[in-house]
Amino acid sequence: MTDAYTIKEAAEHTGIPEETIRYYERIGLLPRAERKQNRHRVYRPKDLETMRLVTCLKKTGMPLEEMKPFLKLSVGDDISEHPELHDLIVEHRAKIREQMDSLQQILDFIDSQMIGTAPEAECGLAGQPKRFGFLNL
Amino acid sequence: MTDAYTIKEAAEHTGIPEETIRYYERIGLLPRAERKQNRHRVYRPKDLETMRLVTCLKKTGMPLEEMKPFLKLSVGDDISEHPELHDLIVEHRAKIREQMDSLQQILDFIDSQMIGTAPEAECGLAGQPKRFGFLNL
DNA sequence: ACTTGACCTGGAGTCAGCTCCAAGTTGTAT
DNA sequence: ATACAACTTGGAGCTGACTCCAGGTCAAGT
Repeated sequence: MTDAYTIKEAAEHTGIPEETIRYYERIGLLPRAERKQNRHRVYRPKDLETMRLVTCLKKTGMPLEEMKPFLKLSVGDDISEHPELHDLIVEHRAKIREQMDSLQQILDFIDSQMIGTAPEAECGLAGQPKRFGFLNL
Repeated sequence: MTDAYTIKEAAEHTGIPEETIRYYERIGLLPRAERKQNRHRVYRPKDLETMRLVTCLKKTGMPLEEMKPFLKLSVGDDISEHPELHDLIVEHRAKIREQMDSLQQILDFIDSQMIGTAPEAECGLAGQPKRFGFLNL
């Protein structure tokens, strides 16, 4: 067979611990993995990609439950045939943008306090600019 | 007294629910609040700022425990007198930069799949570029 | 006097996301 | 034959961050 990985190898390649991979299968985030005669899990390259996608989405703060619809689409599926997913991803894209804005504001804030060069930052809070005095240098 | 807020008002101004404010006090994230004769909590503007700082740091993914050293410094303290905190914040700044990079890569990836204009993205994973086919448009 | 509403305390429950464990099976090395 | 390592299952336990009581206090309004 082409490229088969044990769970250990899958863990090494994806950085996701074995236990966690099994957990993901248990909660139905990942599909039930193929098994060998001895019931051991076998993973294919596309499975590793799916796992990497999980890692990827997790970085953006997406909860595991929300990932399920995306992961159910098999590799190669055309998203345009799934308008509801298209909407979901557009929605998630907006969240990521917001997150980045927050982070940028905080960076600006830190820099303005620590180096005194960045523009005014208010930590993304509405209302009059507030500075957290303890950071003054 | 100048500007005193009830817990309810504090909650309204900061967006943090009352229960959560009490919880933060319980776990020692926020200092024990001033009380009135009737034991009700009283909050001052500086307390609201501290709460806003919590919200702010939370947005960057900092766990509550890690915030404590920062919050213990009272408003107006000079961070240069606390080199260990300076280091912590520089460290956290680096984490935020990483987070932003991850998010940017994912945005690029989404956009490249959904609009077909953005540069190549690999979801920040080492190794050979992989694309998650289901997003093809 | 009594109700109402905002607050208090301490403790229990919840949820996500793991993480660990015990007991069992299988395949390989000595 | 026997030990060992790598896996399996199902279930329990854990951490972080809340969230929800139950039962009590207090001040103001009718």
